[in-house]
Amino acid sequence: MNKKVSLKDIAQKLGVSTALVSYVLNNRRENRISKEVAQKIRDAARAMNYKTNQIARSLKTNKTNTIGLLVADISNPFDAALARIIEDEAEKQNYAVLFGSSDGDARKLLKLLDILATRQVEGLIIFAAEHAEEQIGDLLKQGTPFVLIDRYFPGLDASYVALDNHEASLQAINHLAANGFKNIGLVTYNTSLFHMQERKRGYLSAMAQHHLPVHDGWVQQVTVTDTRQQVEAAIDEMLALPHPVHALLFTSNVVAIHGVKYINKLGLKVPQQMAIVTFDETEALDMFYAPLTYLKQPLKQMGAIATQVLLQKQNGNSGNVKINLPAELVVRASSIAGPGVL
Amino acid sequence: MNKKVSLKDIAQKLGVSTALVSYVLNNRRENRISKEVAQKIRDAARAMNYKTNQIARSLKTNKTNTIGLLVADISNPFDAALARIIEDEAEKQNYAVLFGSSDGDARKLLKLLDILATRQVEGLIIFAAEHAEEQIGDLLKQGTPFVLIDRYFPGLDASYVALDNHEASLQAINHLAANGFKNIGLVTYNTSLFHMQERKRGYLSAMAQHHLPVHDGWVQQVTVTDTRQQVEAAIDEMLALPHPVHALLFTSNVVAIHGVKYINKLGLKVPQQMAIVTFDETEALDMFYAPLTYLKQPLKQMGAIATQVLLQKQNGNSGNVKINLPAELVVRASSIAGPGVL
DNA sequence: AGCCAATGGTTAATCGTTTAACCAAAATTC
DNA sequence: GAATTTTGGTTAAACGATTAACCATTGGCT
Repeated sequence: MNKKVSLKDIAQKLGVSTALVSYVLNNRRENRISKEVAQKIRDAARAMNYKTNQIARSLKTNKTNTIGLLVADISNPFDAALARIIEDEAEKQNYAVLFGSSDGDARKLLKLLDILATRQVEGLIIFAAEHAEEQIGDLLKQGTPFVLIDRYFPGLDASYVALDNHEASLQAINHLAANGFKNIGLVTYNTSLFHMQERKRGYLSAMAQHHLPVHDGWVQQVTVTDTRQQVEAAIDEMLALPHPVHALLFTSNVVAIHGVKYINKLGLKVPQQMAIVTFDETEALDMFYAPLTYLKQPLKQMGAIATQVLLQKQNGNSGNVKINLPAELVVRASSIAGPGVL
Repeated sequence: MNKKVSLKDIAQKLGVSTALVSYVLNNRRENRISKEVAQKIRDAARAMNYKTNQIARSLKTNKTNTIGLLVADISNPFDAALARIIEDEAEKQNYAVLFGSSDGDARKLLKLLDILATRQVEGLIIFAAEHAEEQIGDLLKQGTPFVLIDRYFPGLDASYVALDNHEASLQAINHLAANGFKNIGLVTYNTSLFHMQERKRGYLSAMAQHHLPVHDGWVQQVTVTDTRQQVEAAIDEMLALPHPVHALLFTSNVVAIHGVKYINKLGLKVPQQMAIVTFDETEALDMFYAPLTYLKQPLKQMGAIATQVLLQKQNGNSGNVKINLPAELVVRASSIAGPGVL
């Protein structure tokens, strides 16, 4: 890279002080600088292709205009979509984004936090709070500004923007109930993560509200490591029950994909023999004959709000912001037939 | 964020000079520093939770250990996958990644280049060279180190890592020909972009090599803006020809998605009535009954090599590197039946 | 004892920008 | 016309880390 042009270079060429050049290029003290000199400086800066050295400026002003984005894996479409939204939102406020993928690994997350701290990012957006309650707690103690997205910990007094998971399950069950389904099962992960618990809680309270029973075996929990097999076993079990299930709520797209593939393999017609609603979008099932009804995360809103909240924190605006946004129920073919056909 | 701890803070607490602290924490001049003092410094640094201020270090050393990644849209799965690979590769060499999405817009790209230059990134990886030959030419003049991925310009003497597009088309046609297909059409974009031209050129020379005719109407070009309609029209036309087509090569996944959906709508059996090979993976068609045979970009290799090439450039290792990697033909159901069934 | 080298540090300049404080000359006020 | 204000700048310190150059002791050797 060719030697960069500095303020000093411009100042020397024009025979003025660097201070003056700085003032002009930053539009400061405009009333104290003659129009002609100011113009000369601007012209020279352009001619010499001057670019602010943000590093030097940051050192002096203690502002890097950079935020850090931590995701589980940027190659995951959800994470990437969020990254894009945050990028755009940050750019509006003249911020750049440094990102890192933690792979849901606490050690990696710690390392990333270190790298970002070292580079003096002014705040963090964290979409990777999987098993990192401790690390996040440390951030809180250190006073690092950050906003969690999607996942959060009820025990930590931190800012977050997330889905109203409880309400989302209600929406799903309301919809199924309204379409006449009564035997509704749930397939979820056997995790203690708060948002998954909320989804289950929402299912249970919705069923109660509709005075629908939840028979033994209607709530199935699968592991992350052996999802496919366990989803298949879960479905087998739910079909073999004395009160077999006619509709299913899946709490994640991964679960849904395995579920639908298996239901398809069993030759069950969707939605006539099995109605389906799932959390999250699933592009992988785009060509499925009965497009899935799903609970859409307002990712765009979440990203935008999180970025705005974070950038406001810098401006002294402290106090934690906790937001639970409603999901959007996107109704498609997988859940609209009534049970009459059964 | 709480006040950060600086070298000076450690030095003062211990009653030594900042220089000494710096030497110790960077493991410099180890033979000239007593074990005890070194240990004291290290302990204090840990106890005080000292973190290098990379900004200050960068200013002094003129190394930011940061590279820029320019993609068309980070929310695009391809771009995101690449981002992840580059992130990992950069991290190995202790580099961080600043990214930006240009949306294939030259103006945006220019702005991003500016933002990144301002932040003193040491080099760029560009996966967004869509309509930006001019901007890229400028980079070259300025001496900014960069590596292009996937797209490049034959007229520009710049480093790149790309697919051997010509050869990839050969692979596809060879495969189809070996399976007995003769009436093979091509659906591509009507763009002058080099890689697309190469794909077309590859198709044509492969057909010639196999002594297969390419009848009028067998090469169809569609626009980016109206892809779907034009793909459908193209397929209609190719089926209505006096020499109708029995196999298709799509030059991008977007084209393939529209194509397959339409072929499916027409009720044509794949591959019995229409064999298909496409460039790029297409997760959206994962549930299609005849999984598509596709030409897989060695994205992982491309990203890793590009990053390595770029980081070597910093070490004075100049000279442009131009690499065309072979595609991997992933054979699946959409192209393996012979034409006997026709 | 006298000289030199090794040991274990310190000093101070520097990177490029920002910004409070200062200053000289010109213009205004009474 | 002396005092004050305004105008249009300049000076210099600072941000935090790095690093070449320097310095004071101590120890070894003849």
